[in-house]
Amino acid sequence: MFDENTPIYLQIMDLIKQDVCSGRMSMGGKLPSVRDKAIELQVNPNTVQHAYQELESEGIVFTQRGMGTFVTEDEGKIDSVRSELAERLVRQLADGMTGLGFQRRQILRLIEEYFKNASDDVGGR
Amino acid sequence: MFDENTPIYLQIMDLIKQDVCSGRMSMGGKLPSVRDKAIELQVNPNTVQHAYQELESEGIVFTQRGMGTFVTEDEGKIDSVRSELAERLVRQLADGMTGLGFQRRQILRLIEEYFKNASDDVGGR
DNA sequence: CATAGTGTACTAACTCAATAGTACACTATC
DNA sequence: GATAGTGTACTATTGAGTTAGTACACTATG
Repeated sequence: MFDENTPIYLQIMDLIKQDVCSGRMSMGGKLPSVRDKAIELQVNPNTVQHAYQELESEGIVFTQRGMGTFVTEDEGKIDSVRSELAERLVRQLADGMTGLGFQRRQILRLIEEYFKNASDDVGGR
Repeated sequence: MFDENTPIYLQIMDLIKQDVCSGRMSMGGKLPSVRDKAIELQVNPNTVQHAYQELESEGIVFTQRGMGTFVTEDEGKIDSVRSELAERLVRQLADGMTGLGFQRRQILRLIEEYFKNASDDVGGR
């Protein structure tokens, strides 16, 4: 389930950021409890707590003792998180592919191909 | 220099794979000694050795005791490594961006923009 | 008030990555 | 033969991440 070469708590943070940025988790919405999320992800509660705490220190969620953890209502914050993650993904791809010796046209073509195959798998257009 | 959230030896492996796949390091060519590479990367020799050993177990390099470590001369091997790395990069981008809620057109546009800005930085066309 | 669900704190143990330092075996070259 | 450069092996230490288990404080609800 998780990439074994990067800390799990960081991967959990990314998953939640994706849920927030994509709208799958709404602004002000309640996150699963630390214990429930741990069961869902097959992981130790402490690891989830670590992720939640880091997310709070980044201002993406906030907690109310005894009640739970909630998604921030600061839309600007969410926008900036989305930009950061997208930036990182694009940079990783561009730098990595360039390092491998691919040309820009090839890179774009490979991505289009990937999408094409992905839609076949799902039965899309 | 290195991403602090993934093992350094894995990142060194990727750097060398890129050098091999891009042709910056030629087939059969000699890699820097463990000690020299450690100095170049500002890292402990043991860490470089770890990377070299893993690369050898993957068949990307081979060693001759007392002489050094050399790039494989198996071109098919190099081709498959290039494919694996490219696959991984494209999948990471596509899955990550999709998870963030981006549409395919947006993704391709963002990459083109990134390249455009990159060429501005280098003064390219 | 009692209870259940929540975040939070703490200790302990284990593994892996990385560093430091030393030493040995092999090869090529002078 | 001596030397320098190479891979290799080994021990020891440090730190981070993860798990396990327990316990406490707060909130809402009955």
